[in-house]
Amino acid sequence: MYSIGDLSRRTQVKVPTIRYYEQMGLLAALERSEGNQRRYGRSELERLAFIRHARDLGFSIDAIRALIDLSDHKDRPCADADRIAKEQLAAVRDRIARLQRLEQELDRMASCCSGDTVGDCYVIRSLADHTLCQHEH
Amino acid sequence: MYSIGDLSRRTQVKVPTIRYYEQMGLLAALERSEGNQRRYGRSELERLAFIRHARDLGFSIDAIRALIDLSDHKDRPCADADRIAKEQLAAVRDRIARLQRLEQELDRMASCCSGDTVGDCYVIRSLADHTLCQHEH
DNA sequence: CCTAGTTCCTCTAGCGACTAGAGGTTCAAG
DNA sequence: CTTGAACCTCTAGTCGCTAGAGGAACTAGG
Repeated sequence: MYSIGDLSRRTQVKVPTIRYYEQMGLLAALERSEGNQRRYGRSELERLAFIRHARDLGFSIDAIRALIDLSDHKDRPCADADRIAKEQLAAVRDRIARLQRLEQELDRMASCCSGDTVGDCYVIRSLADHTLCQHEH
Repeated sequence: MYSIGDLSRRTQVKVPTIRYYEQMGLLAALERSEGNQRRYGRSELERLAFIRHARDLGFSIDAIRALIDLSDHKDRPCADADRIAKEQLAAVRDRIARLQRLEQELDRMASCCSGDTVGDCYVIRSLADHTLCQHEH
């Protein structure tokens, strides 16, 4: 039996966050102590590790709820889990592509600045004037 | 003189967002019509374009406030603007690096799944078991 | 000049995924 | 048995918007 603090230490998930996940329906303490404190077993620990891992990979709470639901039904086809993972992969790739365009723009901005004062600072000028950009964003 | 709707159309910033920027102290309408509606001039239009552009590049409202403050003082050294841009560039690069690690992980996850049911689905298994990962995240 | 329809006003509340704090209770070690 | 850490619930705040209510003011056509 683990307390909420034990779970927190073992998974690196903060205590209020664990309670938040409970509220969101991802993880419930099956038992309470006599004094109403949450008590968790092995399977809750594992589930929290699963949640933590999925959050680290950028899955939303909703997506995680769906994945948990799937993992509770070991006999179902795993096409749904595949789809969720692929959607997440596509979203991540999209974010990377957009960030890389920003990176170029910012890099140019920060490195081209040769002025001494704000009046001829390239950073300020390029923010004011979109036509100095090389891409749309 | 532009109405808030004119500004919105010209900058592609939604009307409530313009009001939000006003609340945040980024952009104020200097005048109002007799019926209390916001009226903007050229310089507000330009400033909103500046804000929009900076937001597109991922600058926070706070950073933009600082940049606007700088651009209002054309005689000051532009080292501060440089610093803000470089910080933003570093943050973007960091996010890209982390997303790329996630991408690899998700890709492996989604492509390695050869099982038919959730019970042996690689997606579910690798979420449950961190040791299947190749990186820390 | 009147009316209809659009745009505008302020104010409040909601989103996602937490985080922080108040005010009080329970647990575990010494 | 006492002390101090950990726990409880509840509310409110974070960021950058977005949505909606309820009402006032514009603008174009008749």
